[in-house]
Amino acid sequence: MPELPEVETVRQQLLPLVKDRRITDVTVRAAKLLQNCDPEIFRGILSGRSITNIDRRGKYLIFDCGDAFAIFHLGMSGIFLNDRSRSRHPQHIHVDIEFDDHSAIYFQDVRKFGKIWLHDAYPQIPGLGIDPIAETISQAKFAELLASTSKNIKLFPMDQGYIAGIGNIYASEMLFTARISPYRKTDQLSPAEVAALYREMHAILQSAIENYGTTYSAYQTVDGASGDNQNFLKVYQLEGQPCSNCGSPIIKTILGSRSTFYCEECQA
DNA sequence: TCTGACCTGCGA
DNA sequence: TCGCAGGTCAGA
Repeated sequence: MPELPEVETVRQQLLPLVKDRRITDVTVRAAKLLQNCDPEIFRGILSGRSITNIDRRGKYLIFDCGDAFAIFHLGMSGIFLNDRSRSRHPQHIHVDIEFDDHSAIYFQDVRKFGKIWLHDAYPQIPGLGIDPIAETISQAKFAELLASTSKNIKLFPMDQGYIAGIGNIYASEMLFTARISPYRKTDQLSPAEVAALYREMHAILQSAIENYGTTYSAYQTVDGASGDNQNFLKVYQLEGQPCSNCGSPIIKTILGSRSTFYCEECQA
């Protein structure tokens, strides 16, 4: 759900709303979201501070308050809204952050899989691989990562320890446009296939960011709108529909306990 | 390396 | 009423 393009869209939309605004109050109604402090400490540390920047690493958003850093992971259904009235599920708004100009942002998470941390220094998120948009990964390094393991290629980009930010939707999509079967193993790809996957990973993510992310169920942009990228998907959730390339029906299978969509004819 | 639990809305 | 959706992590 919120994968790299959705989280990056949220970051870009949220930043002008909060940058250099002073936080006057923070309310956390679901304490289980907080991983390393309780709601009162979270409120006490952030109140009075200003958000100077929002960074993103993989699917994590990092609110930079100078000498305090709030890290949000949106889980599967987390969204930020700039107006409570835009919420389809107001009972699931778990965090309010209010500012000195009387504006506010709201964190909603229906399934409560989101997580929040508070740090006093810029956080190094443990076990997080390379973010292909925020950082530069060379094709040689990408090939090296692929060769270093022998896992199923569908599961490789979803493993945040290798590539940070990709989830189930974009893993299926990039394998389709790179024409690689989801059943192939990482260390058995030809150099041409590695090059195609490297190219398509960047192209798919960049294009999804330009389309404000994919709204399939829960994801909404900060102003409550849907993303556009679901209109450009080639295989995800298109089981039985004709492949845009060859007309064969799109196949759905389960890999790593996750739905996987592909074209048997186009993906070898 | 793989599987299931967490969680809740939604559609069949 | 029940199964599915999926990001992450603990446990097998």
